[in-house]
Amino acid sequence: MNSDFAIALHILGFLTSRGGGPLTSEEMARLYGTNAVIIRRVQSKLNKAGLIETRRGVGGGSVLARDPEDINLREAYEAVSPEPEILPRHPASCQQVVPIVVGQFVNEICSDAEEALLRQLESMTIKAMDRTIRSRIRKALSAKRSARRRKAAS
Amino acid sequence: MNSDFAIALHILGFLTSRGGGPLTSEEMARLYGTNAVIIRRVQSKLNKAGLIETRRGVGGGSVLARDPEDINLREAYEAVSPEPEILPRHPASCQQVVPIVVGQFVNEICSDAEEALLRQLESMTIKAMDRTIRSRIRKALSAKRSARRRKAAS
DNA sequence: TATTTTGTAACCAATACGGTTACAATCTGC
DNA sequence: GCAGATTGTAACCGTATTGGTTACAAAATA
Repeated sequence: MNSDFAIALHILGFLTSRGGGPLTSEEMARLYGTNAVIIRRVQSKLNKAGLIETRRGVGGGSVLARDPEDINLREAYEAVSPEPEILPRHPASCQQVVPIVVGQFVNEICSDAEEALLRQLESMTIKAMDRTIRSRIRKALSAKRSARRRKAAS
Repeated sequence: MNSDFAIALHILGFLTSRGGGPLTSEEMARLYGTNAVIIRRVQSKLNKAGLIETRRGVGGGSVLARDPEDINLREAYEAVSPEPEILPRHPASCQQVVPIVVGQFVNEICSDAEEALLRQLESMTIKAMDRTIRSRIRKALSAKRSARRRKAAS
């Protein structure tokens, strides 16, 4: 799995947290810690899939196209990877009967796994993800503060 | 997913069909249609995992270490990929809190999918796979014969 | 028109993979 | 012990994929 799915979740999460105003690719790139073009490539896919709305020019950027309660992780996944990700690579020269049949067999196992993943993703909304992430960030930050206090006390 | 899992299933399937006598990497490479070293790399992993027994020298090669009824696909999978295959690649420089937390979130989704795949694989034995593959090969060959007959008649 | 922002092409470095050659280690049989 | 067969593994090559960067056209605003 490439990192596009993770970036897509970041973008949708940023826009959910922002809750209204648009964010530019530059701003999200700073939040994520990468180049703006990396963000834009995924931004463009999410836009084409209808999950976000994007405008160019001054005051432009992206906003969520729908309520985050009405977007699930499967839609984000399929927006950035139209073809299955869980697939075996097949060697070039398999023209005999046995390898072809076994290859199809392995393909089916992978397709089943991909479908199970999609079902799992479908059951979680962006809003729910945002709640989970926020909660964990609070914990991570308070743990950091504790560590700083311990360090200052010593 | 790299092709090692598919090759592992080929090796175990070949040995099941053979049903006793050992097969060398050269023979299996011919059956699979690739170089013998490719086979040997996987052969070695299956040997270390205790799924096959391998001997060098004249009359050497590999045989199944157990009854194919007592080997399941999960064991084959874990023999060739000790670490999870379904994992997102993370960008190099993510030292901020949000990307780290979201990254862990995506990791957990992938771990869940990997575990689901393992459970699925665990439920099928090499013997059952062999039956499925044999049945499909028979179908494929009879379809081929029919095509040849149709071609000869025209 | 000038500025901002997206969209996308072109390219680079790093990584992973399948494949090949080569060779040491190990086993059998004479 | 010697010769031949077989595995085990390192080294290397070409290709494909990936994340990243630069560059620039297209589009939108003021």
